Amino acid sequence: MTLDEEQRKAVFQFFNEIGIIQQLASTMFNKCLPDGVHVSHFAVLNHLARLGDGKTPLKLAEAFQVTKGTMTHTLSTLSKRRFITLRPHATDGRSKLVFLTSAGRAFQVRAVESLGPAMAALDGKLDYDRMIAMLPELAKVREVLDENRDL
Amino acid sequence: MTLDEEQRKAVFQFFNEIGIIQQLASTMFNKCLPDGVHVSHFAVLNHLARLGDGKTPLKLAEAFQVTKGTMTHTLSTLSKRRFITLRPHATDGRSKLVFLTSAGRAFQVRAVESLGPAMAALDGKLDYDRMIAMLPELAKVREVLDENRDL
DNA sequence: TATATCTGGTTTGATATTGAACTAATTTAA
DNA sequence: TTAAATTAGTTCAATATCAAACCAGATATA
Repeated sequence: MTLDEEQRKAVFQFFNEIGIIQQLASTMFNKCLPDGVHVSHFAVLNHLARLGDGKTPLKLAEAFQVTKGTMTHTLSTLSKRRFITLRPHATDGRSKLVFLTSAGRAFQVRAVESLGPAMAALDGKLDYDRMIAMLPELAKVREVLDENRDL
Repeated sequence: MTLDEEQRKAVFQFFNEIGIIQQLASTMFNKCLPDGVHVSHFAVLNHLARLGDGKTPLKLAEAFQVTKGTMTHTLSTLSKRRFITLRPHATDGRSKLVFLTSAGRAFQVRAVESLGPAMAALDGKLDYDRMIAMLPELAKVREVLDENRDL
């Protein structure tokens, strides 16, 4: 099966839509988030709060598909704000573990709340059920891209 | 209808998937594109080639949901590479029109070709039909976000 | 018409991200 | 056991992006 012109265009269009949605959503989130915290920083706090902290920087970089350097940067600003602390890894001298501070947890709660009004404004306009239904399909696309990252 | 906890999480997860797919896709495209041309620049060339040139910078900025300043930057690098030319707008002294040069058209063709191998490698792994089926739904999400940009 | 407002585009300063080079610690293998 | 290769994280230079301030031309209004 080789993709025809029609499909190629559709794939481009797919990634184009994805890119634009990402732009719009992150701009919206960035505007809502308090204290000039960037959505990519919030995402890390959120991840740690919801899925548990004590992860390594590398794990976080993989989870968000950013480079190690980017994660170093993100963690250092979160650290400067005292939202996280980095502790040495118990058994691996090269590695570190990321923990939320209580200020970090408090901020995450506050940040989620600050997104409330925007979310509420979209209520009734976005079809949540359809978005939820798309999740597995999107996850599949993400997995395929992830597995073929070295193209 | 107010969104419950379940839905809120799902919406976050939706945008999270979108963000990760965008990362992976643009990283892949950036690696494939020739001469260090960034995917965002290619996207503009592609747009002009497929939908016709002679657009204003502002129209392009709106099409890709980037700021005017970002589009100025993108166009100036495309211009430096002689892929486009900017001509004054016939009736509006403030405005400009963007045209592809023949080098720009040639590059666009070459760039599409250079994406071929990566696309081929994904062939059989990505479910194009499902992606195509998602297009209208993604477009709907994009439209809603677009209409509510001032939240 | 003259002034005020609006609009298209540029500029500026700050931040996010990348890829590549680098350091230090661990693991592998000779 | 020691040297080589791998791995976790940092640093660096370059680029993309944004928000906000700005300029000049166009439009509205008084």
